[in-house]
Formats: sequence, C-alpha cells, structure tokens
Amino acid sequence: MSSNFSIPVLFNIHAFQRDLILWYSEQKRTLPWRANQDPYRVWVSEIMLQQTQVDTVIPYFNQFMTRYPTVYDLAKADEQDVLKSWEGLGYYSRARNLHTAVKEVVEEYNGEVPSDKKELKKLKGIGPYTLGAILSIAFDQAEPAVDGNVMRVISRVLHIEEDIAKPKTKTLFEDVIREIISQEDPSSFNQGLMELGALICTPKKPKCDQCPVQEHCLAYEYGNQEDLPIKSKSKKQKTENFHVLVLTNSKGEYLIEKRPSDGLLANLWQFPLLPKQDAEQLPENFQNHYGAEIALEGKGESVKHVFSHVIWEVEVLFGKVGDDLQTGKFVTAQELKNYPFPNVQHKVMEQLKDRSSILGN
DNA sequence: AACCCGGGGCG
DNA sequence: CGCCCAGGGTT
Repeated sequence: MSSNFSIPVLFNIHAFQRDLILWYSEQKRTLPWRANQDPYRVWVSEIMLQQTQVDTVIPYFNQFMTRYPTVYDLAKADEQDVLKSWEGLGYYSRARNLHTAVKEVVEEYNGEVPSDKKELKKLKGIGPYTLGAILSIAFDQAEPAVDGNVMRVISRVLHIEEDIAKPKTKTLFEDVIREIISQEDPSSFNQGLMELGALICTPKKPKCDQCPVQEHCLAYEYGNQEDLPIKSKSKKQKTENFHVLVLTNSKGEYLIEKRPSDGLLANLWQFPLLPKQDAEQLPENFQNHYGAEIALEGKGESVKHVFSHVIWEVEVLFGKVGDDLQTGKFVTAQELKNYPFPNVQHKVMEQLKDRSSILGN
C-alpha cells in the first residue's frame, strides 16, 4: 500500500491546485473537443490523442465527428470506412478498438457512455489513462489521468526520480495524483497538467519563466528540471528490407491486397510487399503466391519508413502483371483513394504521379 | 514485465 | 538524423 514516495510536507496542495486551474482557465487553447462535455466526443478525442500531437489530431477529429456525430453513427459504420477516416493517424488498432467499444455501448448500454468506472474500463481500448480522462473531463470525477505529460510535469514539480519507463512507476504517479487532484474541479486539474506539459513544461527547454506553478516546483528550485523525468532508453530498432511491386494489368489497373487482420498495419491495404530477394527469383516467387506472371520494367526510389520498433527499407519496382490472379485485387488509379493505406504505402503511391498523369487530377 | 503497434514534431 | 512522445492490448 505504501510506495517509497510521499508528498513533501512543504508542498502546498491547495495553492498548487489554485494556480494550475487559474492558469488553465485563462490560457487553455480553444480545441474542438473542448466545446462541450459530450462523453463520446471526449472519448474520441482521447483515443486520437494517444501518442499523437494536438495539431495532427484536430483535422481528423473534426472530420470524424462530422462523419460519425454520435455513437449510433459510428456503431453502424463499416470498419473499412472507419479505418479510412483514421488513415494516416497510425496505431490503427485504436480505431478498430474504438469501433468495437462503441458498438458495445449501443448494444449493452443503450447508447450511453457509462460513467461507472468499472463499466467504462471494460470497454475495448479504454485503459487507465483514457479511463481517468473520460471520468474527469466528461463526468467531473476526481480520477487520475496519467500520461507522459503528467509524469513529466509531476516528476519535476515533486522531484520524483523513478524511471518512468517502468510500468510500476505509473502507479506511483496515479497514487500521487489521487492525493493532490482538485475535488472541486478535477477536469481542469487534469487538463491543466496536460496543457502545462504541452505548452510550458516541455521535454526540452521548459519555459519555467512562464510557468504558473514555478513557485511550487522542486526541480526548478534545485535547477535540474532538464534532467527530469528519468527515463531508461529503449533498445534500437532493427531494419527489415522489402520489395514493393507496383503492377498494372492489361487495363492499366493496379494490383493491391489487404493486409492480414492481425499484426502490423492490420486490415490496411498495400501494393504487394515481399521480403527483399534476388531480383532474378522474384517473378517465380511472385507467381507461386499470386498465380500470375509479371514483367518488371523498372525501379522507383527506395522508401524508408521508421516505426517505433522497426525500420522498413522498401525498394520500389514497377511492372506489368497478368490478369489471372489468385489473390489480391485490381483497382483503377482513381479507386486507390477509396482504400485505407498506411503512410509507407502512400510514399510509394507518390511515385505513381511521376510515371502516370492519371493520378492527382 | 516485456513486447507489439504508427506517425509526426522538433532541435 | 535522434529523441520526444496526450497508451493499450497481449502474452
């Protein structure tokens, strides 16, 4: 029950709450999801904001809420359309989990996002952070919502030197937040911490001279705010090499295929992607798997794409393919835009414009 | 606890 | 380029 950290006696919790919330009320950015407390809107925004910057999320959020204004609209949508709305945001399991969970809200909770902690936590894609965010922002409950921002801010303010890369450390921060969160306005308190982390208490060169809680900050007092939080390094990514085949049939249509329903980039589409191999063997290996003959015509520019855990080096090859296919699908250049492709494949698609004037019109 | 899952911003 | 992430699911 007791962690090896306790709030310093001299830390003035009420003054900290007051200064943080006042600053937030005056300085908070006007963001689309802050227009009201609709739990569904808060939910969608929090899912999109996972691992993703505010400026990136804004256009996606607006488009998403226009297309799916309520849980009912999203629940009845086709998953491919939902993925299309998510195209380019990354972490596509977020979209699939949100879709699954919203369907459950419609079926099991009469379309009302549950305000009960245990019920809400059961929903797919709602973990400790999103749980606390929705409970505090949409339902005004005093629950912690600890993300990377909050850990950074609090590690500095209270001078906590635990390694934030360790899962256990997050529990420590949740315990700390429970002790210092405002019971009167937990929404502004939590959002204030995140806003502070985004605007002032940044990872590098924090703007301590502009900080509303500078007088409460132990790291500032010690002058080591730049060294906090402490985070152990993750291991380096490995590089994987591929060929991507941009092939057209006799009608000039492109061959694309749907990725498997699990693993990296699940259920998204791609031009055929094969492990890099001897170019001499490629046609034969292709035919064994796809059932059609190919004639390679030339190379494009190699594409590099960095994921969090792996780096892809993709060599682009153009060519022709026979019409008799066992797997995959032929689509016109115009139809390509109707399918969700990951960014790495969009980088390949960019090269079509140079080779054909059909695209981009 | 370790590993998997994308992408963009920034210095 | 390397580092930073507004995390959750799975095993």
